[in-house]
Amino acid sequence: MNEQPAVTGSFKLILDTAETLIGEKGCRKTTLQDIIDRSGLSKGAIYHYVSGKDELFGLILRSRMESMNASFEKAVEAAGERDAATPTRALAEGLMNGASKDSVSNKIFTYLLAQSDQPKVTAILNELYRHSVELAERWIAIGQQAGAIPAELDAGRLAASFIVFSYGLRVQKVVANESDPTLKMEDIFGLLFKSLQ
Amino acid sequence: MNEQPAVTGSFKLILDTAETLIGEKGCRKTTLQDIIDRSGLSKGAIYHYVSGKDELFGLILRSRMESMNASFEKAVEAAGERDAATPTRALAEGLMNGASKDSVSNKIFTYLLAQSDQPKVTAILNELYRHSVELAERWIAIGQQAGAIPAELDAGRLAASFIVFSYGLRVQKVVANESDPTLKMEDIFGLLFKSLQ
Amino acid sequence: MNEQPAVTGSFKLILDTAETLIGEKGCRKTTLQDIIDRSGLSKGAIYHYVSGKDELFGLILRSRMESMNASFEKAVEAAGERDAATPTRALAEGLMNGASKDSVSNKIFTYLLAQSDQPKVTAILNELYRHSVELAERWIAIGQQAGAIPAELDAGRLAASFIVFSYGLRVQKVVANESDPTLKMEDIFGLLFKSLQ
Amino acid sequence: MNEQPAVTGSFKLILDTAETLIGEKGCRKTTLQDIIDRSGLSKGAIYHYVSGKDELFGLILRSRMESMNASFEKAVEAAGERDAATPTRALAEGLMNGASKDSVSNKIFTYLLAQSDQPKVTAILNELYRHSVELAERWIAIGQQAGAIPAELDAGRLAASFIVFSYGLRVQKVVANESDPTLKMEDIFGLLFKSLQ
DNA sequence: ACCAGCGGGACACCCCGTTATT
DNA sequence: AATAACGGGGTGTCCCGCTGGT
Repeated sequence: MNEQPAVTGSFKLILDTAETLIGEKGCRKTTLQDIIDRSGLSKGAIYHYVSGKDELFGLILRSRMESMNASFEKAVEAAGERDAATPTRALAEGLMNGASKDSVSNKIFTYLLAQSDQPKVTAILNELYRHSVELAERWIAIGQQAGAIPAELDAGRLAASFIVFSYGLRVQKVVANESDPTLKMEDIFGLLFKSLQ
Repeated sequence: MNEQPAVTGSFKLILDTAETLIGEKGCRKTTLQDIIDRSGLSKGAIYHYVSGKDELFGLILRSRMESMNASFEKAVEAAGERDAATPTRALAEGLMNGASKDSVSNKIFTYLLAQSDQPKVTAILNELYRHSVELAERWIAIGQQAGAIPAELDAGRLAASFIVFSYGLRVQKVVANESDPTLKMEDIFGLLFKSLQ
Repeated sequence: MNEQPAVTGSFKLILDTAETLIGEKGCRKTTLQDIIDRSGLSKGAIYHYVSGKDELFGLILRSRMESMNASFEKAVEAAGERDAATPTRALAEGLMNGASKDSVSNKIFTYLLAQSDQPKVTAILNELYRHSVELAERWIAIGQQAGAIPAELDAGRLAASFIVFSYGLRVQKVVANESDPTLKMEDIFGLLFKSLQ
Repeated sequence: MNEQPAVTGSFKLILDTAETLIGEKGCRKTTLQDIIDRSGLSKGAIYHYVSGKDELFGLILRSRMESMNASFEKAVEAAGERDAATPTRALAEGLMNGASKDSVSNKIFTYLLAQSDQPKVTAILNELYRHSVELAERWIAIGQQAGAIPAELDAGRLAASFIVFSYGLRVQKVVANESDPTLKMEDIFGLLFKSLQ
């Protein structure tokens, strides 16, 4: 059932090393040489598994998204039947978490954004985007069944709006410095909720 | 009345050349050598005016923002008294335009985003962010005076929300491919309009 | 009577700024831009007074040598009649002082040494060399008159030997690290004295 | 038995090309581009073997020192038993040869001296210094065994003095022009011989 | 399949010196 | 006397392709 090849051995070492390094010094400053030095592997080994830096980073982002989604989904389902407001809240919280400034995911995301002229990167980003929208749609559907979200709304459009907002927040975390007044959870909630009525 | 120094001569040539090249091949692929070849200037000349590629691109982005703002303001003011809905519509249109996928502004924006680990770039982005928010506040104020936007709303928070949303749209334009169902003008207009009531 | 032009105003500012910077970061790392930034002058101003970085550094070295010599000479003359051994001791001490590792003079000296393929630099160094040998000869002559140095020795050859030694010490200060056992004053004294008998 | 890795192929080509070029145009004027053009290799190849110009030059200097030492040692040993004065003469001749103005070694030496603010260069020079002193000690020991040098002298101090003197001669070769009266072989020989008694 | 190292070339940035101008 | 504009060369870093070994 596993469509992804098992990630083990040297390959996993490469991925983990790169992830650690990105957390330490950012995508740009993480060079292949750094990964080589830290992992003890050679350049040839890396290029045996991935086609280049972009793909390597893309793979890390994808695996992070997947594990993030898995835990999210679990949380939403677990709370689903008991509390009608929870899905919406989980949605909003997920939005904020994903936007965390220092997160490795966000670093990779912004990095790949800048490489989107390369078709390979575009494909990765696109897949990620579609995945996110699908997920949001399922969340919204759960919310609608639970009565927390008006059933007459178009789940697809709403999901797209959510994702757009989450991207916006990611970016804002990067471009706004700490002293700037940041958007509060209530602001987003309010905007979304009003627009939903 | 102009607080910015006049941009003329070689400096303007550098800026314009870079802008054209970015439009043709993107930020990454636009090298200093390209700018040198196309403009006929030398490496020294470029570094006399800007401190590096990042600053150069940042300056282009800023000037584009400013000219966009100027035309906006004019449009909004011209329509202000006659039609209450127009400022909101202008806002929505501006959001869409700024997010246009191939626009040079968007390319530069995503490029700089990926370099935000460098303090210099962070400073540029931060200034740009603050500028944008200020600008949005002024638009909203105009809208409030014209009666199109409820006066009791907090212009600051609203402006921040708009900007976040516009960032999100920018990103979405990059990560979603053409076949994906994108947000329509009506969606944004609706979102804004409803959220303003 | 002053054969050197008075060094005042902007010129002196340039010289002093450069000297300070060399003390702080060394010759190589002291760029013209640093001097420009710190002094507030422009590149043109610097090139109005000196023909380039090398000449600038050469001029600083020369002026430092001159002031060093002046104070030396005074000390030697003052002590000349009273104590027969003093001139020789002053000579040896001067040797050691001139070789002080962090001294700006030594930094400039080694810097210019590396540029000696340029005729202009060679001329500066050569003048400096001749000046040093002359000075040493006069010291030795004083020492011979005072009876501290055997009168039958060739003052010229002896002076050359002294200078060679002082150069060697300068170099040694640079290439030997602190933990290495350094030459003691007595060693040099001993070598020179034995060779003089 | 060789503790140093064998220097062959491209690496040797780089070293030899650089050495030739230094002989032709000096250290400063020998650019990486020159080495690239002459050797037919690329920048990447060069930086694969050495970490930069300084290390490259340092390696050349070291290898020259080593081959110089080898031939020296042979000469000293060969003459050791027959002639008591020969080791001293060999020492003096070595001093003069090493100080030869146009020698590649001297060019590199003065070049590195000027870069001694960089720790990497300091390390190279320091190692070279220690190496030289050790060598001189061994020469002196041989001389003492052969009876040419009084056995009661401290070989360490004497060696340091010799090295300092040889540095001084190197510098003098650079700073004194040809018309200046230079130290003659007899002067040096005399100085050494007298100081040894 | 997995790994290692050599080598190529593009690129950004820095820095010195010259020229036009006032 | 002093400035700003400009030219161009040099270094080091980086990503990646290629060949050969295990």
